[in-house]
Amino acid sequence: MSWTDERVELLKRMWAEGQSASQIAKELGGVTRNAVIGKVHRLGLSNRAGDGATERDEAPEAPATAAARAEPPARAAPEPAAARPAPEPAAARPAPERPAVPQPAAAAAPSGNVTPLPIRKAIVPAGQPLPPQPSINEISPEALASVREVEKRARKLTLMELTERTCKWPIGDPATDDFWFCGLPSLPGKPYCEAHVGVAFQPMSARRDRRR
DNA sequence: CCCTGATTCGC
DNA sequence: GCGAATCAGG
Repeated sequence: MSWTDERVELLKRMWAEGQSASQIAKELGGVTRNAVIGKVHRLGLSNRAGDGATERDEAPEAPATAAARAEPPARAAPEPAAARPAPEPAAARPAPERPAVPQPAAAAAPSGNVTPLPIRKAIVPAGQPLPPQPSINEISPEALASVREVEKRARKLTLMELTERTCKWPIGDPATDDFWFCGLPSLPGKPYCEAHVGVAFQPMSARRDRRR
C-alpha cells in the first residue's frame, strides 16, 4: 500500500481527532502503526497540539489523551448539580442468547432492572425499543454471584479505553458518573471476561428452565 | 503483558 | 520517502 492522497487525508483527519497510530493503521489497512507514526512525523504532524494558538512554555502536562477527551458526551439533561445519592452499580443485566448488549461504540447500557436508581428514572438509549429484558431470575445464581464479585475488581475503563482484549461489559448507569466498563481480560474471541460471558451467553434451554 | 509515540537507519 | 526495529514510557 502506498500513501495516496486519500489515505494521507484520512491519516491526517484521524490523527487530528486524537486516534492512536495503531487505530489509524487498522483503519487504513495494509500498514502498521509504525508506518503511520513514520508518516506522521514526515508530515510534521507529530505535535498533536492541533492549532498553534498559545502554547508557549511548559508542555500541557497531560496531553489530553483520547480517553480523557472522549469521556463526557452522553449527557442528556443538564440536571443542575444537586446532591445525587450515589446509585449502587446495578448487578444484574440482560442476558440475551446472542450478545445484544454493548456492541462497542453504541454501548448504551440498559440500566439494570434491579436498582431503581434515584432521580433519573431511566434514560432509554434512544431509538428503537429495547429488546426483551431478561429478568434476574433467568440468570443462574452462580453466574450472578460471580459477576458481583468480579465487578468489584473491574478496571473501570472508559469507552475509549476498551480494546479487543478487554471486557466490554457496562457497569453502572450511563446517565451518571458511576458508569464504566469492566475492562478485565476478555476471553479470546469473546467481548467479555469469563464472568460476564457467563451471564451474556446462555443456552436457551437453561434460561427457559429458570424462568418463572 | 497490553498499549502509547519517538527515533534511527537501511532500503 | 518509507517503515521495521528499537527505544522509552504508561
